[in-house]
Amino acid sequence: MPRNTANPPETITAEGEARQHTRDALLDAAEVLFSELGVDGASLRAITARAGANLAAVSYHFGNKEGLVRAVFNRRLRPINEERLRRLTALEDAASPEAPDPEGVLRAFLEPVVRFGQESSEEQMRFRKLMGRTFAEPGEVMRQRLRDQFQEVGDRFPRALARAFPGLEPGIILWRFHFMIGSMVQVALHGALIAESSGGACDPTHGEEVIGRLVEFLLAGFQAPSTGASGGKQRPSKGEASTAAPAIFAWEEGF
Amino acid sequence: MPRNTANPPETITAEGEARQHTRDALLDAAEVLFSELGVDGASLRAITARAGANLAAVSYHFGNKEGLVRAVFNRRLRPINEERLRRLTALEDAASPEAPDPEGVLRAFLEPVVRFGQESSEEQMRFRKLMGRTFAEPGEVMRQRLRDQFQEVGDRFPRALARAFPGLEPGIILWRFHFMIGSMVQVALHGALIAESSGGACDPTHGEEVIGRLVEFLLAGFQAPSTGASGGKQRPSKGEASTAAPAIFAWEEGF
DNA sequence: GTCTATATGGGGATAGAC
DNA sequence: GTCTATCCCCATATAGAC
Repeated sequence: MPRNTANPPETITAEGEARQHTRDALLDAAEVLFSELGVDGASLRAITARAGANLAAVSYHFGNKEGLVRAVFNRRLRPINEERLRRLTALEDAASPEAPDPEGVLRAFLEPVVRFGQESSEEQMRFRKLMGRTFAEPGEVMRQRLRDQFQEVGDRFPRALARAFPGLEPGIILWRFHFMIGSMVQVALHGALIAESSGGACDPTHGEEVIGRLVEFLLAGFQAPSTGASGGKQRPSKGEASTAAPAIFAWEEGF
Repeated sequence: MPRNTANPPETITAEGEARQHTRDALLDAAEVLFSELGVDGASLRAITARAGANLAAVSYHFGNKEGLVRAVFNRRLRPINEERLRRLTALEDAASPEAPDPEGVLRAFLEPVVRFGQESSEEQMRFRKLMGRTFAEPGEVMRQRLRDQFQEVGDRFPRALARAFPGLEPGIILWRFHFMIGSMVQVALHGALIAESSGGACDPTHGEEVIGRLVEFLLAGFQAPSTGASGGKQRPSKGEASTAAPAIFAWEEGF
């Protein structure tokens, strides 16, 4: 298994208080540069320079660049997806045995991303951009990140949506689930652009506004009836359950 | 102005019939590799190798890599956006002085991209991925492409949407316009993923299905009423026209 | 743990022969 | 127009001193 050659203990230097080490400085610097330049665009030299660390520190702490990428994304995505699932579970438990609240499911998916962290809105924007990049980038590394971090979310949310919006086939649910992701990512990646082109009317730095606009739009979209036939081949109609979506979200490979 | 050092005439070699030259082979190869690896990820060496051309040919025909990128995108985006505007104009003329048909406006925006080309569906998918990348990538080159090719589309469509969906503030229109782009891009970039994770129920290679699913979802979203206040600062309410959106889509810089 | 120094490779660009 | 050969820069990664 990919284990680092060494495992540095958390020694305390004489400089700061809680800042445990170079390791965190590297993660922070990498996050900023990844969000601004992309993973490929951010060189280890630029990252270590910004972190005030040495080039070789990356090798020591993360093995190689891919290890650093992995660490940067995991640090953020894990708590986000954990909160998503926690909120979804709470919703389902509260409504059981009825279907969970539709708007609640959407918010459980969107809010942990959009309202990430209580820090500056600049930091929120930056993280959303990083998040968007996870979906937008094509590389093998990114696909791996998605597979690792999204398997449970990508499985349980479509299922919950299928229960919250009965009458929609699983295929339709899946289309719309991806439309939702797309809208979210677009705001994350191009939020500043939206703000600018609106002449100040739209404020993507304001988490509540983003959420509100997204939810009112997406909720209506999900509630739309689906015209059955669309030219394509008919689904083989396997199984009998209309509430359980089968084998949704493999994330395997493909593309 | 950025003009190439030489301007090669369209000589006819003895080999093929219509294939005018290396130039087209380079464009084709670049398009494939850009869509698969990203602009940064596709090296000139890989592109020229695939095109069966020499490395120096890029320099001769396009000046440098950025010139090649510019040419690849312009070749596709120009006709697409021209068709969008042609269809929008036809819609507006037909309805005048009434507002244009809402669904028609959405289709005028979406169909020229999704149903691009009558060639193989594989080619369609590839192009959609390239298209999606245009929005997803952050680089300076991409932003320039957007600015060049989208100024008119990004200006006229939000205006038309504002007329087609009266009662929505321009700011709301702009949010939703970007949500629409996001959904479209998501399908373009991750179409194969959607197909796979649906177990065959969704078929993103089928243009009509993509269009149908998008339109039924987005139309409902646009029709949703907007809850006025959302915490954010109030818009200064400049001008008087509710049908004309002001200064929409600058594409200037920012990000 | 952190640094310097370096190995190794790949990238874009171009000069100049044909 | 096309090719070969090459320049030069920048990337990742690692060895080995401190």
